[in-house]
Amino acid sequence: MSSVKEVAKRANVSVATVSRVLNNDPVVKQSTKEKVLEVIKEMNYKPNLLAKNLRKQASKTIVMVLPAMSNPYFAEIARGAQAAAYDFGYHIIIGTMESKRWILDTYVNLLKTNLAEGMIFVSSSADRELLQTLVGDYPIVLCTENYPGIGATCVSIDNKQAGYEATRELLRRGHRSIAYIAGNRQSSSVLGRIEGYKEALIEAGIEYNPELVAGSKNNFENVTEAMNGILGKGFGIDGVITHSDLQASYILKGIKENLIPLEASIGLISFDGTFIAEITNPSITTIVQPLYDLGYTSVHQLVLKLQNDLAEAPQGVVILPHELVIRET
Amino acid sequence: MSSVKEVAKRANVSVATVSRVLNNDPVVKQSTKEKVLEVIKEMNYKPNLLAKNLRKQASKTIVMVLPAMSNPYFAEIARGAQAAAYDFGYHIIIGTMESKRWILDTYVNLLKTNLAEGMIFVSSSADRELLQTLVGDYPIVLCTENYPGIGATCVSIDNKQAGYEATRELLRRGHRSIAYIAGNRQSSSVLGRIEGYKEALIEAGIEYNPELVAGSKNNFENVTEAMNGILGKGFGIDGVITHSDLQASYILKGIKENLIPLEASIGLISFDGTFIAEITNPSITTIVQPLYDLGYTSVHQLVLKLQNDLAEAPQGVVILPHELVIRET
DNA sequence: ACTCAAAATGTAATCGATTACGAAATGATG
DNA sequence: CATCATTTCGTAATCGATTACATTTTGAGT
Repeated sequence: MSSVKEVAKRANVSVATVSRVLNNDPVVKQSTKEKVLEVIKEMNYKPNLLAKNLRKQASKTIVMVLPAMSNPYFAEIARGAQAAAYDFGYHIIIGTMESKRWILDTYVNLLKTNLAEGMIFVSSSADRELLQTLVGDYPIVLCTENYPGIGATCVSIDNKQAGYEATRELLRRGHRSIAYIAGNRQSSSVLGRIEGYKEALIEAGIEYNPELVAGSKNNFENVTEAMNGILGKGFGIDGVITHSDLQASYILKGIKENLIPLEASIGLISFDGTFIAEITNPSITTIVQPLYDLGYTSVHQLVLKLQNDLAEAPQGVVILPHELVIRET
Repeated sequence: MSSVKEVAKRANVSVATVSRVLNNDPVVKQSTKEKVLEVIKEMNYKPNLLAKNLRKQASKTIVMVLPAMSNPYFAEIARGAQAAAYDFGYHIIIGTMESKRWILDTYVNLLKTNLAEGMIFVSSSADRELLQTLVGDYPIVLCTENYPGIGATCVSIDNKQAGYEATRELLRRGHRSIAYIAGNRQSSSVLGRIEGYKEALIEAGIEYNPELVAGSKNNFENVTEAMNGILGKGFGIDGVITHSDLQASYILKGIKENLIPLEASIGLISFDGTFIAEITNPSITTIVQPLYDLGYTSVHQLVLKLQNDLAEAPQGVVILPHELVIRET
């Protein structure tokens, strides 16, 4: 219930002075500043940010949209994002889509109703069309995807290179017929990795066979289905690359439960580098992405945009390093 | 930039009428309502919620604080919470503590500065003292913990019963010397489960030995240390119960890597029922908690409190059912 | 056509902070 | 002590919506 007005009265100053103290405006005399601060403490006064936000036309809030939280991959990105938001003095609302496209609108409305100042889309949470309509009006950052020229800052790893390295590793071990379980959507990360996969194969003198590539969601049934779809074509698969740790763990599970006719000793490399790859048996060789940093950097880039309210902010691409970590598969 | 004032001008009505249309107040004549709606669509007008929130003294926002997001356990609770927030028309800010006590204050400040209307603490994210100071001033819900008489609604499973059932299952299989890797803090859920463990032992004529119980965080090093601490006492452990799936997965990992001197065939039961228990090899027998529902119900309870602004809202305890799911361990 | 209650709309205050602008206090200087 | 530049502070407008209250319009009834 307490307000600047009451603080002002109790401190025998005007509301303006109280406000100045709150925003430590250097023009207020030291003695009155102390007096006001004392009253503030006495009354246990906290400014009403609803009022402040209205007057300043800024909520100091940003939004990050993730496809889902159940995948530790996204959880780790979210962790980095939260840390950055805190560091830069912003509130962050982290929302998940859970495969329901229309939920996106509720988050976009946070921008349109002035509750949020900027937005980060992680992975393929937003399609190109939506992005196009937003990019002109609001500061937008894409995390883990890279759509050049779309007018949003993109923060990701070099997916093509990563796909190349994963494939090279399997080739180095002598695998020749490598299946690729890709992501569910035709996002830039999915396509980029496949590009790298293709390049490594060709470089090794192996023909790229699209029949060995199948998209899949992050659930057991889907992965099993996709894998068996490829196996059913009879190309004698001896290696597998998956778009995520989770998919790889489901492949191992499928093998163990005799739902996927492969040996557990097959060459298997996944992307992400979450703890999942460490707790499976066998543990999984992965391309480790700097997930925390991806989240952190995305927020940082967004904050930069918000602060240079001019379109001065870098609209470009930020590429973070990845790393191939060899484990048991 | 558009505001009610501009809409009013374009529609030849007053701001009051526009506002009434926005809140579909039935007193406005159908024809003017349509006219206003048309102008709104034309101008692509969206109300500024910063202004609305200030005037209404309500942000329609709640906060949920989790210890961390990296554990799928919490991610699933968060998922349920988000769904409920959406269903009941609230915004939700989900924050994690990441073991840093002081971060809590930033979330509590959302309440104190009117940015949020109520708060949910999951697991042991808030200590009793903090809760005491908040419960009088704000609507609070505790999720997965149960502190009777604290003035907050508590939503959880029956931890004592669950601990009892887990222990009974191992006893049924003939295990007699059962170690208990508990949670890190002395929270009600941790203590409740140990109560059940104790009760089942006594019922089976086995003396409760506190030396077989050790707390541990959710990381590999800590779990290994705790487990080996117990094993070092030479009680011939033949069964283990852990507070979380993650801990259990780390025990399996420790065994596999020969860091924990136990057989993989040991009796092992954990709590939670996340997908982790399904992707390990062997898969883990767990007490499955209704995580999504715990999150959903917590938000629902909070919303009830917010709507009955009287202290009419049920201050009690909501107990959700758990289930023992037998897998390979 | 007149009355008057009901229906529809408008005027202006309000939420609680920030801030442009102007006024007052201060104090150094001649 | 008068002057005037600096400091310091206060008044009132403002952000954009909601809403109490006042006012006008409408239309049924006579």
